[in-house]
Order: sequence, then C-alpha cells, then structure tokens
Amino acid sequence: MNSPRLKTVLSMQPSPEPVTVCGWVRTRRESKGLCFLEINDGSAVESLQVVIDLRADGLAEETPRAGTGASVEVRGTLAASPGTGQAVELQALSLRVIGEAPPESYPLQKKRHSFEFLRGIAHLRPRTNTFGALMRVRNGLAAGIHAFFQERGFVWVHTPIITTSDAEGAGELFQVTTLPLERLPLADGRIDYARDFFGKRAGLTVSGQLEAEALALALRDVYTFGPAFRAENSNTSRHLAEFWMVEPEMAFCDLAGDMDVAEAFIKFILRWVLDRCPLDMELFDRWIEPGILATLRKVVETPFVRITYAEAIDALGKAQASFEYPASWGADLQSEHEKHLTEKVFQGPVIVTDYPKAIKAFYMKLNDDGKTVRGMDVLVPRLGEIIGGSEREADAEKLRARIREAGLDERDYSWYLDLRRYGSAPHAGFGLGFERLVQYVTGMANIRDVIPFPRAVGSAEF
RNA sequence: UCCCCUGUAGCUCAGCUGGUAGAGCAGGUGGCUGUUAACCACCGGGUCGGCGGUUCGAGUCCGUCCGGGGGAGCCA
Repeated sequence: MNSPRLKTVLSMQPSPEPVTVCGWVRTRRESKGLCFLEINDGSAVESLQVVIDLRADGLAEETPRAGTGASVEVRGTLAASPGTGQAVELQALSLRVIGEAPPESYPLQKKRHSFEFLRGIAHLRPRTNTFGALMRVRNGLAAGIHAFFQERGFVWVHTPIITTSDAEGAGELFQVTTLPLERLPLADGRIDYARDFFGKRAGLTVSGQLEAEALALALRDVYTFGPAFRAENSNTSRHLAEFWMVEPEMAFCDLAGDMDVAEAFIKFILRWVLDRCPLDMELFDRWIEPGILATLRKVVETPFVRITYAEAIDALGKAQASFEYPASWGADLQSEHEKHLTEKVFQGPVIVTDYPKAIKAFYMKLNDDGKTVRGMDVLVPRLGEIIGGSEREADAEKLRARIREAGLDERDYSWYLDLRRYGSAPHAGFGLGFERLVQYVTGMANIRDVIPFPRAVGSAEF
C-alpha cells in the first residue's frame, strides 16, 4: 500500500490508467444509481470527488459503509469532471472501506462546528478543513523560520528544557522534582533540595535566552526554536502553559541591528507562507479573518514604524480615544494602548523601544539616561506584542547592579556574569512566540486552536 | 487572580413576565442518473450541567459547585 497523496492526484491530468488513492470521507451525496464521495487525506485543502456507479459490480455493497469519517481506498480512473467545483474527479472501479466511522457516534459532521466543540475532540479536529490548513500553515511557518536563519548563517542551538536558572524572575516555573511529594525531606524546616534529583531546585525552561547568549558569545549568530513552559495562572486567548518559542541571539549586534533582523524576519516568513501555502491561506481569508491576505501582503511591503516608548506615550496622550487606563510615563503599555497604536495611529506593525527600566527585565542594556533600557517590542494589530527583544547589558558591573535591583541572587547568575567578565561583547536578540505568529498569520482568535494539543491552566487533555 | 457572559437533542440555537420542550442541521428509512451547504417525504432522539432552595408548579427565580467563552492583569 503506497498510494500517491491526494495533492499529487489532484494535479494530475485525466488518464485511462487507473490510480489508487486513500483518504477519509468528508461527505457523501447519493442519487439513484450514483454516489459522490468527497475524500481528503490532509495533504491539501481540496478534496477529491469520487464518482461511484452503484450499478457496477461490488460497488453498491461497499458504498454504504463509506460514510463521513470512514477511511477508504479507491481504485479508479481520473477524468475531467463535468460538474463545476472540481477540474478532475475519480471514476471508481473499486472501493474498499478500510476503517468505518459509525455515523451515529462519529462526532464530526459534514457541517461547520464551533471551535469550542472541536477543542473537546482535539484528537479528531485535525481532520477538519480548518485544522488541516492550520497544521500545514504552522508547518510552513516553522520551515520558513529555519530557512530565514539558515540562509543567514545562524546556528540552531538546543538549549536545555530542564533548567535551574530563570530568565524572567521566580514564580512562574513548573517545578521538576523526583522528591516524594507526600513526605518531603526537610532541612531546618525547609525542603531539602540537596536531596532532589539535580541536587537543587529545578524547573522547566521559560526561555532559552540566557543559554543562547552563552552560545552567541562563542558562535556569533544563533537561534533556538523549541518549547517553553510557564505556570502562570493566565486564562486568555493569547496564553498557553506550553508553547514554542523562537529566540535568535547575535553577538556584535546592537538594538538597531536587532530591530532590522526582527523586521526582516517577520517579512521573510510572511512572504514564505504566502508563497507556499496559498490555498490554505485562502481558507483563512475566506472563513476566519476576511482581509487577512491583503493585510499580510501589505505588511511584507511596508517598513515597520519605529518609535520610542516616550514617543508612544506622547502619541497616546494626544489620542482622542478615551482609555480605561491613561498612558503615562513609567507605566507599561496596556492592551488598549497597543491596539490604538497598531490599529488606529499606524495601522500596521510598530516597534517600540527604550522602555523605562523598571518595567523591563534585568538583562536589558541600560541607556545613558540611566532611566530607560535598550528593549524593543514588535506590536501588531489584533494581538499586540508578538516579539520582545533587547540589546543585552554587556557590562559586568552594571549587570550585577541590575540583578541586585531586581531582587535576584547574584550567585544564581555567576555563569551569566562570566559572559561579561571574559571577552564581553555587545549582543542582542529577541523572542517570538510561535503560536502568536500562527495566530497572527491565520487570524485564529484563540491560541488554543493553533497548536494540536493545547496545554493551559486547568486543561491538559489528550 | 479579577470582571462580564454562558451551559436546553449528536451539533448550532430558540423557549417573553414560572404552567411541564421546539427549530435547523446531523442520523435512520424511502424517493430521485451528475451531486457539490444536493433535494423531497417520513421516523427516532432530551434526568433542560450537578446539588440544594422558593413555589401548588422551575428550563425559567435564588444559592452553591462544576464546565465553556469573552475581557483585564502578566507576558510570548
């Protein structure tokens, strides 16, 4: 059994030479003596129409078992279709139902389902048009990400999943332990992590950035593309407990260079997926987010607006819009502010730089004003922040001061400080939430619908 | 974690101010030589999320728990 994919068959010319195809039945339409099966194998959005003459030998008996959801093998000849809606169709010579899908219990019907319902059957939803297209676009974006960095000579590095450092501060880590939870070993009344598997407290990584910095300061340009985990109790359409993150890190690079790469990166992968998944993208443009294709094409061609945080606050202050929270220097930009900047003022991606140091991470390079840091966020319409990045603090003493200010223990960061003690160099990087990118590109409203099996607070089914 | 909305047939939903449950689609059967949201006819299908309360009477009102969604915060 080694039949061609339906995508291949759909592009073939009509021929009297029989072909064998396999797939799952999407719909079945019956008339007297004639049956139309729509079959799909996930290799393309389009399905193949199979025409069955119910008066032919053997076909009438097998056809009733080929209901919606059943897997079938059809041998037939490809012919030009007299009907509208498809160029070619398969005239069945033989039909074999491989696996039945009892119609009274098969959850997927030949009609549209709500995403809420499909979330409850995450193991079957990839068989729908939307999720098929989604997985193919997701794959296209992942391939485009690797292509972008590989073409530019970046080295893909694999940073640890289990870690004992925490780039963002404490409290959001999933703890990893082999200690018996029902009787924890104590030392002076506190949990004795010395007796844990790693001899100290460990968790799942929230970011590979710190380790990526170590590799960039040896290999120059590197990137990570792997899973990250956050145990935050946030229940929104933009957060997952387990998600994939892309984090380039570049030595001998400043904030301006960082922004250049970020902008080129977004444009490259958008162009990549528009070129390679046109039919899948049409589905999203038609059913999920009308206008998304035009928007993405425009983003590819238009320079991203670059403003400082101070300028953003200024623009927001002048806005006619009434905000729930007024924009004032020192406070982080609210969702409503990000939306206003990207959707109303600039109508496209905006890069905001030079945030107050108090609202950004300790590793960002301090500006000469002593108040702001060399951080940048790429904001996009509808989603807000899609990329967060910065030039890193390369001065050991300034970094040590920032660690102390942040209330962190310097001893936990000794290896990180070493990177500045020995052959320090300016370096910069950014992080992109992969699922947020998929959301941005497809227009899908909920992040739980852009990953096959979502993990979020209170929910880790399948 | 906070605020708001929501839970009725397999799915999507209707059910006004309390009087004992309905539509469309899906499914089954039959009809129709080319359908593509197929069409036409008939049929089956519900502890109205759980528990408790008010009431002669609760899908409807109240309390509580559970599930789902949207927004906020935090962030990617």
